[in-house]
Amino acid sequence: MTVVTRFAPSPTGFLHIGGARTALFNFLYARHHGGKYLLRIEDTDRKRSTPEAIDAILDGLDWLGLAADEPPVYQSTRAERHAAIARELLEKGLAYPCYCTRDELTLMRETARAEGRSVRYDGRWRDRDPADAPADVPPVIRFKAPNEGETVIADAVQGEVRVGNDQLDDMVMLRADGTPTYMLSVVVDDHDMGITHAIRGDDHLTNAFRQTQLFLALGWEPPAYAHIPLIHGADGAKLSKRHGALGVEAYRDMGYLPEAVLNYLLRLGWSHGDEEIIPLEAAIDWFDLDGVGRGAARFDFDKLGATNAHYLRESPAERLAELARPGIEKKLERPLDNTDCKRLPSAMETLKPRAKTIEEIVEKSLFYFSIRPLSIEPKAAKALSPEARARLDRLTPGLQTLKDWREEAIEQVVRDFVEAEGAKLGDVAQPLRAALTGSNVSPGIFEVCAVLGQEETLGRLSDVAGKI
RNA sequence: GUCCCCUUCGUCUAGUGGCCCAGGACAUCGCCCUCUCACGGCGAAAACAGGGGUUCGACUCCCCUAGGGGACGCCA
Repeated sequence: MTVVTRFAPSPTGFLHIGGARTALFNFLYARHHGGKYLLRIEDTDRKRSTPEAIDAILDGLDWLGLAADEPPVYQSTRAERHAAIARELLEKGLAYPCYCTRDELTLMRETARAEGRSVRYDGRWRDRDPADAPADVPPVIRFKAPNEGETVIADAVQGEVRVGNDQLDDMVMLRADGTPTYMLSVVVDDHDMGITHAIRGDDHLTNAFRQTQLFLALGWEPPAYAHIPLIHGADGAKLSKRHGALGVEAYRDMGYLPEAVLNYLLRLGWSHGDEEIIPLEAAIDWFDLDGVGRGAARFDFDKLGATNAHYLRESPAERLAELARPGIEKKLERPLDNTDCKRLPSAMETLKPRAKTIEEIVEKSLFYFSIRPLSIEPKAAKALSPEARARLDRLTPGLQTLKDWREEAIEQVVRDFVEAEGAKLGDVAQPLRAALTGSNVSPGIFEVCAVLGQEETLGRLSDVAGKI
C-alpha cells in the first residue's frame, strides 16, 4: 500500500507554528515511506475563509519547503459530492432531518450543563415522525450514529483509544442551507483522496471517533490515525500570540532560517536518540510515528535561537548577505553602494558565529557601512584616551605601508607594533576597535580591518587621531 | 459537568524490568581559549508528580490521587 498523507488546514488565519509542525510530520512520513503528501484547504466555512489566509498558508509551506506534491484540493469545490453522500445516507436510513432551532439547541445544552449531564444533542428527532416537522424550520441532516457498543481507533501515537458510543451524539452533516459540515467533508475527502494516514493535532482525537463511525457506515476503510500533541506556550497554556503562535512568515521576518525552524519543530515532540541537529535528509531517513511523544511540548525561543545559530554558522556568506541586505538597507535608510556590496559577504563571515538570527546579523553589521566620521558609543569612547589616540597615531604608518591587506598580515603588523611599544595587545586592539567600529564589542579587530579595506580603515583612524 | 489524553532536570527529550544513585540538548553558573563579544573546549548545579501494589528487582507493568491539556458548534 502506498502511503498518502495530507495536511488539511482551514484558511481562517496564517499558517501558525503548530500547523507547520503538522505539515512537517505529514511530509516526513510520506517521504520516509516513498508516498505522497497532499494539501487540502478546508474552506467549508466560507464565512471565515479568506483568500489572504490561503495565500499565507501556501507561502508559509513554500518557505519551509513543505509544498505539497499535487495542487491543493479545495474542500468547498467538492460540496456537491459531500451533499450527495449525505443524501445517500439519508436514503439508507443512516441519517435523518433534525428540525431543532438554534434556540432550542442552546436551551437543551444549558439545561444539560446545569443538571451536570453531558452537553450532547439528545437525538430528539432521531426517530420522530417526519409528519411532526414544523413547516417554517429548514432542517439540518444528522448522522444516525450507533447508540450501542464502542468505537475504537488504533492511533499510531496515542495507542488504542476507545469510547462508548453512548458518548457520541448525532453530528450535523448538512447545514440548514444544504452545505456540508467539516465532519462530513473530511471523511468523504479523505476517502476520495485515498488518504492512508491522517496525521493531525490531537485536538481532533474525539473527532476521529465520529469520523470512524461515518467511514464504517459508508462501508469505507478509515485511514490510520496519528494524533500528535499540541504545542503549548512557555507557561504551559495554549499557544497564544505572545508566546509563539505567530504565522511562519513572522519567523522568517525575525530572521530564522527555514531549515532551523524545521529542525526545531521536528525535535518538539519527536526524537531520535540523542540527535539534535537533524538535516532534512536525515529526518526523512529517521522519521516514524513511533518516535512521536504523547505529551504536549512547550515552545522555547531559546532553543529555536540556538538551533538557528547553528544553521547560520553553516550557511555560506553569500546566502546570509542576500538575506540580511534588505534589513541593512532599511536600517541605513539607503541602498548599499558598490563599496558596501564588496564588504557585505566578508562582513557576514565575521558575524556568523555571533548571531542567533538574521535580524541580529543586520544589527551587528551596520558599523561596516557607517559613513565617516563614526559616532562613538560612550563605552567605546573611554578606550580612546589621549594616550591611546597617540598610540594609534604611531600605529598608522605601519598600516599605511602594508601592501598585503589581509587579516593575517594586518595582525602581524599590529603585533610587531605592540611588541615594539612594550604594550599588551589589548592596549592597542581596544582603541582600534573603538575607532573602527564605534563600539567596544565587535568581531575580531583584524577581520574587521580586512573587511573594511585599507582605505576605510585608515580613514576611520584619522578621524579619531584628529581629535586629540 | 461529561468523555478522552498526558505527566523524567527550568525547557525539549533519551530510557520499552536489572546497562540508570537516570544520558543528551537549550538555558544557567564556573574554568580554559582570547584583542572585546561570540564560537569552541572542559566542568558544575538540575528531574523519574504523589501514594499504593506486582516483582528477587521498577523511570519502565497495574490501580488510585493530584496537576495539566483537549473535545463536547448548523467552527474547522
